[in-house]
Amino acid sequence: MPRAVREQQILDAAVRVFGRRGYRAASMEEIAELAGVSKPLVYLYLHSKEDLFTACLRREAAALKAAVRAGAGDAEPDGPVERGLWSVLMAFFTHTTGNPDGWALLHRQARTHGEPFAAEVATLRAELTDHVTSLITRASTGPLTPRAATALSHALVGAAESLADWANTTPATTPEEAARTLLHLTHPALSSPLARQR
Amino acid sequence: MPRAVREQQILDAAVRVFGRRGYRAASMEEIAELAGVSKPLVYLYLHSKEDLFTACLRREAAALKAAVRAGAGDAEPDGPVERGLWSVLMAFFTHTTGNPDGWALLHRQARTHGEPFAAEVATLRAELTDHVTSLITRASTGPLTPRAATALSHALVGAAESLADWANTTPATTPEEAARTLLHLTHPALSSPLARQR
Amino acid sequence: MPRAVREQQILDAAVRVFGRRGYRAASMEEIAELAGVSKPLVYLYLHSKEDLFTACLRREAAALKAAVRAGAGDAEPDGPVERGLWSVLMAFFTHTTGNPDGWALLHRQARTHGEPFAAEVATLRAELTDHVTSLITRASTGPLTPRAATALSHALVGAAESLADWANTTPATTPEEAARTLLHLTHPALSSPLARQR
Amino acid sequence: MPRAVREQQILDAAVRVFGRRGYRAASMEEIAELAGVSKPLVYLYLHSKEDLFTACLRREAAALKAAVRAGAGDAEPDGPVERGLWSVLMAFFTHTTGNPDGWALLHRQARTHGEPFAAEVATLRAELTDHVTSLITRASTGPLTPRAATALSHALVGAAESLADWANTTPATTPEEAARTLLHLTHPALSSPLARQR
DNA sequence: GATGAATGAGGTTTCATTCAT
DNA sequence: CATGAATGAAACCTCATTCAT
Repeated sequence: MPRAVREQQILDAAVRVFGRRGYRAASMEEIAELAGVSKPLVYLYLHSKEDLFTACLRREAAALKAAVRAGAGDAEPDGPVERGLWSVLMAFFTHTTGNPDGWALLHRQARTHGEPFAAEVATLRAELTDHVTSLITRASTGPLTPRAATALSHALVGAAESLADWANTTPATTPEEAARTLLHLTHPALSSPLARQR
Repeated sequence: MPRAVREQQILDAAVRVFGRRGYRAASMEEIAELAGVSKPLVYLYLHSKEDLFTACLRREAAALKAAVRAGAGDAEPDGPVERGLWSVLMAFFTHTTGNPDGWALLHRQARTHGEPFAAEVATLRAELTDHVTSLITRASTGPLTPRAATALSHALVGAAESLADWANTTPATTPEEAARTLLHLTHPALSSPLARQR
Repeated sequence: MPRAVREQQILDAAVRVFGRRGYRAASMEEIAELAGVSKPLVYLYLHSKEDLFTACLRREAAALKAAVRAGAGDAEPDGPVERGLWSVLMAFFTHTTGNPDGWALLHRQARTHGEPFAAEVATLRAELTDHVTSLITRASTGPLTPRAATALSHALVGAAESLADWANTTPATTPEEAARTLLHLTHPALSSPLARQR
Repeated sequence: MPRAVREQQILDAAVRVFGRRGYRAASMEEIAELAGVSKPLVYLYLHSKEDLFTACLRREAAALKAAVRAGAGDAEPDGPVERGLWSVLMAFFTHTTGNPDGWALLHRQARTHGEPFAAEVATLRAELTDHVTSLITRASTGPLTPRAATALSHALVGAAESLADWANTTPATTPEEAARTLLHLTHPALSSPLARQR
């Protein structure tokens, strides 16, 4: 079996085990077993536990970004802001719902376990909040100080993350519902008199 | 030195170490050292690593709940809903800001490390979201289905958590700013036409 | 059992195993077993394989130096040079013969295995050759360039090392015989016309 | 490329790696890489790590012996003993200086690593000391008991080894200097009254 | 009540070695 | 003839946990 395929199998297993157990509690043994290969092979291809975790992180971050970008591309660029927002949110929740282990890895594990990884995922989150900051600045009907926009985007990203978790742990929850809820929260805030005041 | 005092010293140390390192990476050795006692004493008083972690969780959860309850009590019960919300948010952010290790323990560590603890903290979170659900149901100017209220409260709790993290890691951020941001997000959503539709 | 005693037991075992197997081939398991303790205890007291090896080296080097110094002290300081030399050689060979594993460690293993240790033992050997250099410079009846003295002392130290090995591996060989042989080699060289030429 | 050539390439690499790292620390991987061939080929030609090491040993021992023999052959057989000794020493030091890895392999590595190899190199050393024993017995101006001759030859071989190491690690040292030093040591000892006594 | 001494179990990592192609 | 793919075995090291004092 060619190397590239085996590598993906190993990464699949690693994302799952890391996502569920956490970095420290995950054992290379379990990952290898789940991947159906021997431990030395994991080391041959991915060098160390740290490298393996980083590789998982990068793959999942790239996948999430690609999914969101694809979602953004689906909406026509000149349409109303709300439609664009909707597409992005749907893409996000669809991806996190369909890939719960990857999402747990990015959202929960990577931020929890010390420095080698926090930076990796902080970049992703910064990209996200920056993007949201610029979105809401454009969408706001009233003036919004940069600081307030930053704070607001942190709140919104947190809300999205929480909804993603909720959708992943509550039965019969659809990406649509999560997206609708977040839109419900976002839209009026941006056009409210309160927003205009600041 | 009486036992109760020693126990609190140990819990203080444990909250700090668990909060920074995570459950697995934290060592009983380090906790005992930081608490200034010997390892066997830790075991005598708190039985096992798992028990110790659970004890930390319970203490921090109780402290957070007490702080929020006290905040809610400060506002006169018959005043406007907004004032009550403001008091609660201020109490919440003031507590998390003043006790970052405890907050990290509850928000990040407890949820990342497998089953023994997730349940413990899920209870806390459920109490919180239930409380928020009833708050927003009462505050909403339009009808709100229970399901929508639940979803919304998950989003809001996530936003609060994210803001608490943001306040803890960004210099010159005050509890007021976090509370204001969240209120900014909450208030218009509850009185907007969108909310009324549902 | 007190810590200091256990430490010596472990060092005894380690000197023996390292001396016979070499650094890499020696296993902490075997050392612990021979010392009659568990592996973790070895690590608790001596921290790592490298540290353990270094501790062995230092102990054996100190013992050898002490033995030689004591031998040198036995001869009256104003007596003939030959008597002093004889005492030192006897002390040296008596020590190496009585402590073959320690000698193997210093002479063979430490110099063979890379940088962390080579320096440690190079110091010892440098002390030795320097000492010998000054000895033969004083003892020589004719002039001796410093360079020639250095070369000569390297040859003599090598001869001593080889004789120590020979005495350790050949039955019925006494320290006296080794010392006599080396003296036989040294003495005439220092007073010969050849030496005088240089 | 014919097998014999490939084999020599592998042995070259192995001598270098074994000589520098030691038997245990050397990895078949590194040897194969340095030789520019794949690992399975190394196994196909040389069967195992142990066999490979032994093959290196034998090749280097043969080379050293051949060099010394050639040196001995250069001197006219009926000339003075000193000239013969000089030729042999020059040949020895020239070879060890020109082939430091091979020398390290024979002198340091082979003797440090346990039984399979010690015997191999002990034979070489025995041949050497026997040769030296007969040389000095013939060269001695006085009577020399066989036992004393043996002891003396061990000392001389050790001196030679030490000088070879010294020449290999000290800059600006020539084979001539090493040979001269050893001769300086040997010659007077053989004709001194002390030697005559025994 | 408190601790110095000790260990069983398990984790990451490496390496010599072998097939199937 | 040559190699990419793969592994069994064993090494170093750590940690939660327990006695005897």
